[in-house]
Amino acid sequence: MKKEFDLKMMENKKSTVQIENLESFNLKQILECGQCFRWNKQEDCGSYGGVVTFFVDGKFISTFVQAKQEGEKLSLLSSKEIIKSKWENYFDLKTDYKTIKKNLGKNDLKIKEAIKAGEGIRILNQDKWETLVSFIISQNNNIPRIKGCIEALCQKFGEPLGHFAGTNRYGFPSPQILANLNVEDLGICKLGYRAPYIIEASKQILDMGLEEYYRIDELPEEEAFQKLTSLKGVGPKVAHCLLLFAFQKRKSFPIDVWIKKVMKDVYGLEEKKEIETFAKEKFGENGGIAQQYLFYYIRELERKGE
DNA sequence: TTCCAGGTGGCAT
DNA sequence: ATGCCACATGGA
Repeated sequence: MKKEFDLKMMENKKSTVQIENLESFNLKQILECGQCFRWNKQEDCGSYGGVVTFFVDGKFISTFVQAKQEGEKLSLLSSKEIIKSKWENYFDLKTDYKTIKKNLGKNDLKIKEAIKAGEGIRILNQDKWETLVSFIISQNNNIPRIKGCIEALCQKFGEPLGHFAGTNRYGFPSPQILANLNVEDLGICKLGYRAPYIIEASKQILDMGLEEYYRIDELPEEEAFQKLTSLKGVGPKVAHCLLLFAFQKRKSFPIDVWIKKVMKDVYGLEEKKEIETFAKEKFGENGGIAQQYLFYYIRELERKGE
């Protein structure tokens, strides 16, 4: 029958990847620690569905992917063919988190406590363009609403990928598309005052050249930071999130309201300057990873506490 | 009603 | 260089 044939075609288009011997890996913690916005827990419970963007040879590839962890095994079922090494890089599997955790906790009992709460966190290596727009949206905003805004943006302006796991899925809109919108076009996405920032930043990226933007991680960190903060809607906090989550600068220590809170509660530090100095001296090269443990820790505490 | 959320731009000192 | 403050939106 025709229907079966279509289904079969769909099956053929999917690709599966299995990754074994996971270490310091908790899918739930990784996807729910606030670093990414396009993953959601599936109805079947236990598995997660998301749309992931890869930038390959100057082009964007978006794939719907269903992920499930069983013990030390991760299964990935994606709508497009993505080779295993891409997923290994996305989930940062080449990094030795066990050693990093040991070193961070060496002379600090407090961070040890935070690490215990999120011991399976890994920093994803996310697409630089998608992360830029996502974190511009994140400013003075909360995570559920950020996710809603991004989803609306993709539904309205992203490439349709097909119907998977009960929902129509869409890729992340390209800089070309967003640069040519006006504020009214974006009204449906409820971005508020951030809408013009996104349009302006998109134009800046096109002016700079996508390839050059993607090469920012090759610059010395201070220069990279300057270049990112020159983009509209990107201040120090968003720039640090970009460096950490997309440009693989694990030293980068974003300071938001949650980090301010946890640094005050745990270490008694209130001023941003103090926090920065402390993070540099205490956590060093892996400040950003420590930051994620702290971020997750304080949010878990607040969630349970009330 | 007021406060808050992965802050920043613009303006006045 | 630093210190305010307005800025949409929706949930608590």
